[in-house]
Amino acid sequence: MTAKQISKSSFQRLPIYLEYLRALLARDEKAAYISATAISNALGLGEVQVRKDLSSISTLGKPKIGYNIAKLSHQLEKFLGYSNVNEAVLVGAGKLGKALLNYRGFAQYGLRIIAAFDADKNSIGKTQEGKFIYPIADFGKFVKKTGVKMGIITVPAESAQAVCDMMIENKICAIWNFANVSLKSPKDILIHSENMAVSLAVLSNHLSRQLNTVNKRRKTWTESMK
Amino acid sequence: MTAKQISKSSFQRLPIYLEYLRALLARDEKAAYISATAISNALGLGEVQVRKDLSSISTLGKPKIGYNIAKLSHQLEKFLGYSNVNEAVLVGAGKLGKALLNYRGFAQYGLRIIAAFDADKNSIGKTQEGKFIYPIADFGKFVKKTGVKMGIITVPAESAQAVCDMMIENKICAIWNFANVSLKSPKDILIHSENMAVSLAVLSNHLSRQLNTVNKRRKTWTESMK
DNA sequence: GTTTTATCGGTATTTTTTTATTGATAAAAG
DNA sequence: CTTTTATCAATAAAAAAATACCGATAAAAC
Repeated sequence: MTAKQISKSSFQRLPIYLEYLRALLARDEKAAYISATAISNALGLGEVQVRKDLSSISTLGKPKIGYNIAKLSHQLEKFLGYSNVNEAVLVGAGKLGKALLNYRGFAQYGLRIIAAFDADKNSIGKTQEGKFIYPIADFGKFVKKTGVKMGIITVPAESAQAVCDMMIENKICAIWNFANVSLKSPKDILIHSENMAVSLAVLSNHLSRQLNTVNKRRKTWTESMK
Repeated sequence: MTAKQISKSSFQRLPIYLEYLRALLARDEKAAYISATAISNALGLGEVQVRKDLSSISTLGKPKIGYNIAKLSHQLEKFLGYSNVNEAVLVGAGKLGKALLNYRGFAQYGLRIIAAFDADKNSIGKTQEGKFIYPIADFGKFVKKTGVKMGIITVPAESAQAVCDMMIENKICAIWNFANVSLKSPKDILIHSENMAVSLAVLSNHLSRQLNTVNKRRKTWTESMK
């Protein structure tokens, strides 16, 4: 049961496959199987790439048939860790924090945000669709009692590192960071930062190139970016 | 002024450098210069990597001194296309749509969301901090008049492709997609999809590995992921 | 003024990732 | 029952990205 070595980039495509398979199941088009070819067409990826990605977590693929959709979904879920519910706590109940707190879609990834914390007294105690917002001072106590391992940071950049440190002190070991800073941490703690700036850069650059430099050169980076 | 060929992954680090430099300027620690070494330490990247990335968009680097922070920021902004304000329209004024619509932080990337559109009559006409939400039927007219080139999709997955098609029909050429589907489009249209699932997968997997398989093997993918 | 030190930027090397090629296999068609 | 077809998985080749190495240079130390 030794999992094949899977590359970072390959790993990051797995949730995309899963999402697609789930959509298929939801539509219930009674087809039980799907080929790597079909997946690659639907998602705009290379056929071989899809097959290689899938072969590293599954052995369901059969020539002329493809993969059993339901089974493959399960394998993906299991591999990605969606099967066991991940509970998380969130710090920073501002606009974004509240939006995440109330977002129901996380359930499908096995994530449940069980509580939020905020420094602002006005936010505290209020319920957002059944979720409680506690004063930040209670963080340690709460985490100790519940044993939560995942933390979500939605505070302004200035306070993000402090919150991060606090989380680590309290044995949180995976952090999802929405603040606009790179956080420092020991390397056994996984920090994953959401980065709007990167996305925006891709779009902005595309636009400004398209508008300004109307094909001065042959192969611009934009083209090379698939 | 022929820009060096810049790789996709290198490009995606540029906004991160810019963010860091801006933070430095904001703190105003009177240091006018910074070395690639210092940047790499702060961001946890390879020293050579930083230097290589920067050298492809700048010639400011001087031995023993480093880069002029302010000038380098400008070069980055210019290259990334933040200098010219990018106007955008948003379709789908649900929770996420409204959150983005009201987010002031976009200004620093040169993005301005000038209007939103929604199919739901109840949302229409309402102002959100000065922004208007129009009926979706007015989309074409609005875009033609203003000449906007960037579209943001924050509708549910089911309607995302339809919205995407509508945008393309109306000459939108860069699309920022927050819906959970991969959109099909001609390849001169840039579609950049935000993907929560990928982020969550990274975190979930880390957690479930950490909890379940307490070092069965030497080199897991988790370690290999930096 | 010479030596040392920090740092840059180019070239070379290694590693990682993607893409192409090929043989095997299971079902369908003849 | 043989041939064709769609597909998988393994290996090989190509491309892209990360890293290591090295000479050059500008400032600081001696």
